[in-house]
Amino acid sequence: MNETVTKYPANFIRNIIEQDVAEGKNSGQVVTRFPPEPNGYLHIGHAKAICLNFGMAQDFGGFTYLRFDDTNPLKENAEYIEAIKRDVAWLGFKWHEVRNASDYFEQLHQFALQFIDEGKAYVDSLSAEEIRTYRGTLTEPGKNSPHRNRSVEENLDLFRRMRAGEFADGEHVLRLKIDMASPNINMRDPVIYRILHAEHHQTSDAWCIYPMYDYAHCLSDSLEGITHSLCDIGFEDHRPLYDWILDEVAINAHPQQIEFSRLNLQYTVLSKRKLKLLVEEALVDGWDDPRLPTIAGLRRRGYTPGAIRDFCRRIGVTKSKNNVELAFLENCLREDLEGTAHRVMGVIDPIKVVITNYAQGRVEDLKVANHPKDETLGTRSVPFTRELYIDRADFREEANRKYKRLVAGGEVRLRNAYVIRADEVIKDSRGEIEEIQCTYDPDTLGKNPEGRKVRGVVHWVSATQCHGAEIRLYEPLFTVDFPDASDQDYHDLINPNSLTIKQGFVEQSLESAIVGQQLQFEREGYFCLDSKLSSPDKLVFNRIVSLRDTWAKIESRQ
RNA sequence: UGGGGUGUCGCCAAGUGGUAAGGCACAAGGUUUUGAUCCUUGCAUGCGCAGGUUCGAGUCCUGCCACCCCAGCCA
Repeated sequence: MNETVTKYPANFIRNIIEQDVAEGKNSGQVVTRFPPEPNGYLHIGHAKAICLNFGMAQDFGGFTYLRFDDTNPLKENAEYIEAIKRDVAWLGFKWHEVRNASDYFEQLHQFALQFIDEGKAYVDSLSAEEIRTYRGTLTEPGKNSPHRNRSVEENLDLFRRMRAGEFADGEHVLRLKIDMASPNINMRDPVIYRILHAEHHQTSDAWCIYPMYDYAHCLSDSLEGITHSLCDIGFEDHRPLYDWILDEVAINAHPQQIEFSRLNLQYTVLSKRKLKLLVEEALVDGWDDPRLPTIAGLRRRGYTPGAIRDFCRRIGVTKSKNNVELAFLENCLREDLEGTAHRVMGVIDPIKVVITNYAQGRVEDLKVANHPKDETLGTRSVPFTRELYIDRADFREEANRKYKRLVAGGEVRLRNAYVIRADEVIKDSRGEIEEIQCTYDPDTLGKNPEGRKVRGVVHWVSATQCHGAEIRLYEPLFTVDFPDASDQDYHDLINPNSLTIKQGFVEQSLESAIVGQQLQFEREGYFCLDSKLSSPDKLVFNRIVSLRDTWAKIESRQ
């Protein structure tokens, strides 16, 4: 076989870059940037952009800048910068350098002067409302501002005074002189500088005029020698402006802007604004709530960087709108964890089992494999005692043949241990099962009983040699697959069962569990210690994702 | 109704004129001390619709239709 089969689809951006490199464009160099605005936390939608930008540069031997698009001091905050750096690094990417759009304020200002000088920019003194009116509508052309033909001298003077702080916010703006009748609204004399008497987290009070995105972004790209400027499809009709600015200004590098569609993922929201609201309204436990699609939330939930990267590459890169199923993400996670996560046992909804023919006080240390297929992951010791816990769902007083667990009078295999038989069920006054009395077959450790077949396997934990643990089970934060597409207020779409807290028991070895380690609780799912809530005194586990559950599917059909 | 986009299996997505990849999901079977994993098999006579060009069209042409984005001194 000479064809390379990968699980990753080809994508049009890679094709473009590949061709550019082959043709020796930009001397065969590939330089990209990831340009977040420090006004919120990164989410999995950003992860897609991060993987693309860093991934392309990596694959073609180039590099990537992490650039903070900090042109609006009113909305930005230095705290977000640290969080963003942490998230990008955690995802496994190394930036060439950190840059800020604010690093270029001086140069951007020089370019503005040049635009004015050449009669391509003017100071407008219309109010924001007037500018909106003059801009026209989607179907009607705009009108020229009465200030459009101010002399170069007057513009220069006004702009100098804007910068000097002689005017209040909103009194004047600097606009590019393009075409008020353009069918593309972005070309109708876009504002490129506004007055903002605001402290900037990087430049402090050095400036009271700030450049707008459309102006700062293309020039920053060019100044950094970016070859391919990959962005959200929402900027598609900004591209003519991006190109106009770089064509008009005396600058040699003209990066190519290429747009791709943003990720939409089922049962969550991927807009910074809505995520911020969820956090601010305390509907979740901060930006790193395990139910959130933020990188910080996914990390705390237990997702691995590798699984997220795999997901981002597998979903592909196109310009078409997409609605990615949650199952797809979960599959990437399970696939990653299957081979690496150590297996342990934990009982989430405990019910007591007493082995009546097992001596009181006896403790057997069972040697148990940490992984069913990978011996190199080693073994551990699990104590077996007279009193145990199994999960409530693993016992029924009566059941049909399809139920392969413990049934009154029947047998079941205790995972990694003996076969037991349920002899008697003891209930409390309300009829709730209090304990199940069983007998074990001492001749079934590591081998099947003779003459009969035991069909089920059930996980367990010693009731006397274990740790209590809080176990947090998660469901999607929203009840509908695409809350953004709903007419209803998203507050009404929040899933009341998104978090369920259980008090269970985990095997003794988990006292040495560490934050950041993913474990499989056999037959239950993948879990990890909660980095925020767990402590040596009180173990708190998050369920990252459940195991695939064919039985639940069969059962729900009946 | 101006401009810019997008339409290939339930979802994602290859395909760049030569006779519809792959993944997820789903279904059926096998292995199994996790109803997990793993393995096998099935799953688009059709690519928004209608015409046309061609020996041949998802790919080219024409005309429709549907959906998305744009009127911040936000990014």
